[in-house]
Amino acid sequence: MSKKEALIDATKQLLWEKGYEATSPRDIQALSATGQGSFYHHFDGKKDLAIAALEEISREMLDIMRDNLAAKGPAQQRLESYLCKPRESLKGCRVGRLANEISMQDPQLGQPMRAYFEELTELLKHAIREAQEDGSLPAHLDAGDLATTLLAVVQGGFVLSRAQDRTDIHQSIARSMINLLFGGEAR
Amino acid sequence: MSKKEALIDATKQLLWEKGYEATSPRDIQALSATGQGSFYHHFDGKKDLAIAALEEISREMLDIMRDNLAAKGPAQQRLESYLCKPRESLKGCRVGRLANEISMQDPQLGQPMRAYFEELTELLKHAIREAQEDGSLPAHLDAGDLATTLLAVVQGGFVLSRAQDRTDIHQSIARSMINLLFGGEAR
DNA sequence: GTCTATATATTGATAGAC
DNA sequence: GTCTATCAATATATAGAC
Repeated sequence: MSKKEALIDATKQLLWEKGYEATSPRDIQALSATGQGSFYHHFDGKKDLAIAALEEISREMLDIMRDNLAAKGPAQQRLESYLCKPRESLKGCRVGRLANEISMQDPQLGQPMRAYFEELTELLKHAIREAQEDGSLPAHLDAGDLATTLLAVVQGGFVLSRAQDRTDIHQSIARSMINLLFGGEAR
Repeated sequence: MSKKEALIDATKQLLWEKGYEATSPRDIQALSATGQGSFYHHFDGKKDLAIAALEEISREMLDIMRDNLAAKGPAQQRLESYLCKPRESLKGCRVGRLANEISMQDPQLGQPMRAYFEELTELLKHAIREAQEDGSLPAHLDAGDLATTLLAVVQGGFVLSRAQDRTDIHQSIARSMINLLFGGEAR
């Protein structure tokens, strides 16, 4: 693995563990076993490296999400699987975790984040429309609103997990949402 | 206003605007027009002051939430009002905004945050149970799970608002959730 | 209680050798 | 491309006068 890759890998890890502000160039160099030279040879500075790292994170996550949400099989099952996906709740979402530190504060750093959530919303919206077409979801629901809501409920689950130091939040949420979406009075 | 109060007020503001890591003692002193002396006379340091500020924030927010959720009137209306409450979405939740910076990292700082979400969950749970008793919500839903879900959807709304730089997220979410909870096929 | 001056460690970046 | 040495600015805290 090249030093450049090592720097990006270490940054990906530290952005997840500590966030942007709390991660220093020296932290990154220590974790990746590189010197100042490699750092500033390959990147303009901390921000530039963070952008590269966040872009990789976003790509990796979207690949996983696409595999799930755009797979074959019943749309209802894919949506339930999205809600029930195993998550490292206490560590937070690798992307959303950074929303309060960056985003609007810095348009460049915010761009990969915006792109991630926009594409994820689209994936969810398509699956929702499929579920409406095959009758497993009511047609009167707005697919865009519902996609945003599913995303929000998962992101909020990360926030609450960390805020309350609880590992069961996402399970509660998944049960509740699946019940509201697919469960009838009968269930 | 005493210097001590001024310090806490400034900290409350900066924690909301910039978060914990990005707020320095000097920032706080500048905003509150105080010197080093006042800062370290009244507080042990940055963390101690942040705890005091977060406790005040939590109290203020809970007072507002109690006024809404534990008010008289139909429970359904109170729950809808919680979802539709005007929010400064782009600034993030004054409490939840800090979940990724502190919480488990520091038990002391995390305590006011944990307390905030625990009490808010209870308030929501009670309102949900009332709605189930008067028939406006189905009895088969788990009130605890649903309370967590409502909280999560609002917290996630803040995350997405900032991540995508959009002001309409909470409205989409509120429409969607109210539809799922109270709207029948007819609506 | 409040202020100014000072101290130490860390941050983010640069310089220059190899 | 990579390393070590160094730097200016800032973060956080202490000292001591008033």
